[in-house]
Amino acid sequence: MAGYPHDEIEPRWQDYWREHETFRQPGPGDDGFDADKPGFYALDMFPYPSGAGLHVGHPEGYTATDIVSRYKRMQGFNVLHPMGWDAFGLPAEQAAIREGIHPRVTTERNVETFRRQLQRLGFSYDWSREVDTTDPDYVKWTQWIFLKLYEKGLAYEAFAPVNWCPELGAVLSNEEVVDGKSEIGGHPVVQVPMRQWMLRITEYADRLLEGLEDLDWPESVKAMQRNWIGKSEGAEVDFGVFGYPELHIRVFTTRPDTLFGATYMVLAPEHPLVNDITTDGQAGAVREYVEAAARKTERDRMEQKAKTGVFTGAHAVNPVNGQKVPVWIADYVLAGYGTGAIMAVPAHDARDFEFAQTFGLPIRPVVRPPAEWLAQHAGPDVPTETEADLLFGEYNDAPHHFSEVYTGNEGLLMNSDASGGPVADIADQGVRLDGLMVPAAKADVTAWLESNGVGRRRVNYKLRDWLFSRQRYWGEPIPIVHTTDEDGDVVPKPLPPSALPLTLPEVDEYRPADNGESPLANATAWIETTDPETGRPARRETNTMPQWAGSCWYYLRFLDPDNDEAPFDPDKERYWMPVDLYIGGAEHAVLHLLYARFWHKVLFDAGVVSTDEPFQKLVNQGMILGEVEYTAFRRVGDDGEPFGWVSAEHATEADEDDADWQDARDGSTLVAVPVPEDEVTKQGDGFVLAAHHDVRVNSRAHKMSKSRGNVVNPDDIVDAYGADSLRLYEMFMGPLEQTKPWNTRSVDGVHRFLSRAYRLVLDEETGRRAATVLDAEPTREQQRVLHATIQKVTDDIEGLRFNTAIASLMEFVNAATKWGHIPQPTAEAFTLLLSPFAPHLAEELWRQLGHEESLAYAPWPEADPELLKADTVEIAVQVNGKLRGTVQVDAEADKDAMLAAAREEPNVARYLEEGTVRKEIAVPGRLVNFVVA
RNA sequence: GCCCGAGUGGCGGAAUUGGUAGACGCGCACGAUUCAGGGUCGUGUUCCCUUACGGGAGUGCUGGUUCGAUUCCAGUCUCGGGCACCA
Repeated sequence: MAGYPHDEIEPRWQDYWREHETFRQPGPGDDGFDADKPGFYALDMFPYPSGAGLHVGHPEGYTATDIVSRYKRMQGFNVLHPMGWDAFGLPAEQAAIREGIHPRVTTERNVETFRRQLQRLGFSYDWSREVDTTDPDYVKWTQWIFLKLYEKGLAYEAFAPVNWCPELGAVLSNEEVVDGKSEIGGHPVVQVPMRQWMLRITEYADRLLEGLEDLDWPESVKAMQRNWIGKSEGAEVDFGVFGYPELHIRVFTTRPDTLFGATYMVLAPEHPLVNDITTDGQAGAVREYVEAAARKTERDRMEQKAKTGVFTGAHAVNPVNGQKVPVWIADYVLAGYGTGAIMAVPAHDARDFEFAQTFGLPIRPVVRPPAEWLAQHAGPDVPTETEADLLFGEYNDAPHHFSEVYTGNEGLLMNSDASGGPVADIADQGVRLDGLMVPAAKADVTAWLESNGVGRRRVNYKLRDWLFSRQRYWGEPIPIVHTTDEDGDVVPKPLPPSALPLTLPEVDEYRPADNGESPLANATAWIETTDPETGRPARRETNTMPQWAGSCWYYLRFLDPDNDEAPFDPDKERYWMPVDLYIGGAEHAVLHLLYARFWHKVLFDAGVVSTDEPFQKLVNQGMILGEVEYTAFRRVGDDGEPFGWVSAEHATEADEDDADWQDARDGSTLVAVPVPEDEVTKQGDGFVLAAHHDVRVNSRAHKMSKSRGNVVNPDDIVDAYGADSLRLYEMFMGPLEQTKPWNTRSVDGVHRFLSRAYRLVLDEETGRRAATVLDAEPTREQQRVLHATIQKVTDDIEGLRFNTAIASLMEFVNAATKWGHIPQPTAEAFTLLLSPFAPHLAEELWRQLGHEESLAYAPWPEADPELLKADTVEIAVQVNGKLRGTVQVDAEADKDAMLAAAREEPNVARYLEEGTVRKEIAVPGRLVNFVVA
């Protein structure tokens, strides 16, 4: 690529930065640390070094933090800007199983590639802080934190059903299972009970929820975390079991106010009471249903549309009114949530309603819906013009005639009065809710339940404890041994900190044992050990930690990566934390960020860190899609050859990965064919074939993927255009957070801009300062343009609006090119403004402008408000809100002067003559509007 | 179904507090330089009418508030993302 010699400039400055350790950033206690400067911590989500190498998505977020880091340094901050590797993980282990290569070898090779690729992009990382989660010096402290968790009772062993994937030979976390299949590879997953380590994240549910409030995070991420934690407030209610005075069925409900509407109960098929209460007559049907439910995969359960269930023959007793209600089992009730049992209120819950309809169970409304709701949801059988009372009567008698059941909170309670006397089995008076609003009824009935010992206020969470062990080799060993106590019982015992790190043994076989146990189970010599404290024989834990472990605290290790006395020095932690800016992909919105917050709060409680939350500001960079593709559809003949065209609106996807298409009208098979851009033309909302205007084509950018063949390799872009062009293009594409399609032609555009900037300052032939750079004072106009640029670029970097910052740099170059020359001080200021975005080129310009030192710590230019002012401004003149002309006025002109100037404008005058001016509006510096009638 | 986010030229996008819609870039057209191609430079480029001056329409759609709405309000459609029998 012609333009300017980026291939010569860029490696030269990368060498300079490395040789001069330009970006080495000392912290408190280190040589050369300047304690007078404020600290700024700019963090990237560190990558998993995959074998595929860097893709163009990585440099997007990395460039953003790099721009901010370089800018902050020039603003006089100490900037912590590190990079490292999240290097444990499944792909390296699978390669080991396939090819017998040690995962460490694969990992090191991949890290080499990633490091080389990142270094070519000119990021200002302090590489002396590089961390690798698989490094024993790092693992040591990951294990140390695990011991802290264990000490505080937050790590425990349990037999838990796990997602066992025979194909991968691994147990997967719930998050790694999608639709009953493994997220990686899409292999089937079955449930098997296995001994596991769990972390008690549920104990921190409330704090994880509340902590979100003050964070400067995208609302969507906060919403996802709240949703994941899934806090719901309600009550636990104990129902008696008819004929079994010693048993009760405990349910969780968020609507205790509707207790009088409970007309049946449902237990999950796995509920422990199922066998105890099922009557002989129903035993066969129940057993059959329970077995069928057990055989169903998660996927089957999700895919089934209709509600299924079976009657147990037993009845429960509603504690508020002593009413007998039938007890069913059904798989729409989840064993793992709440108590695994529900009271069903079909009149006010859509799921219960559907079930009641299917099995003919009674429906008893207990909340009177608002009149407006009744009118809106009256079904075809109900005349909507009926008065509210009649409509309500209809709802009361036949709720199924309405389009849905009333689940809202706005209604008034009814049919809920047991105040006439004591309720069966309960000595106290009954409760009366009639006429109350829903929230008041909730409070009253909960108080009644509590005072009668049959229920209590209760908060429930969707969040479950964190399954923290994996049956894999390539992970941190869990620093626990199983030994015997005085009584000869097998007990887990933590290793003393002095025994850390516990490193992985060398093994011959990376495949897990057939029973699903970790490959470590085969490393007999490693497993058999002694309790370092008592000397008794002990066996090591064979499970390893999940990949999330290392990424839960890496941002803390960056503070002090070489410390072998502690995970990090507390002074350093207090200076740098919390992270001021954290940028990464939205795919980590929940898990990584929730797990890291959890660990951080545990460390905070342990006095290890000084802040309650680790990441003050979070930004998700948007995904970069492949280039836009145009697709047309053809029929397929009997001979398999495509023929004819089918307009895109008739094509529907026959499966999920848009490989197969069919005609929505007759179901015939279609084939999607790519169409070059110059064979389509815009028509209406979409595109059509240029040759056949009645054939619409799809136009869409797709996610980059190997199979689609639309992956852009950053190395190729750097080869052709240089790192500065890649950085600039990725920032210029659009807002950082937005998903946007790649377009290689546009890289030309930013490359041309950099070439123009080069020629503005340097002589193309010699690469030295150009003769047009003058040792002269800038003119007032030149000052105005420069300072407007300073102002804009500064504001935009602060707001992470890099696309518009670059646009204003382009405007500056356009203006300066027209001047025909540029004063030295103006060229210098521009160079500094450019430097966070295109650091290599900027360093070169700076050097040629006569500076010996790197510009990395040169002070950032400041906009002078005085110089921003223009002498005259152009204002718009409207008549009745329509633009009729523009006039130049003095920048300080008052309203009268503006109005006077506006009336002079000939075209405006023409319109003013057509009627009487009723009103005159003048906004200083902006516009004038005459209202004429 | 529920919760977020977004709809602006041929394309990516801009308009930060309600004040000249389309900055900047891509693409395209014309011109200059050049043997030619490429590169570079210049001019133009929302659509329609007009030689021009100028006029009309226009920010997914339908209404509303306002002197004035891409921006605020109500409703609606489409697309993207997340969650999904969580009682």
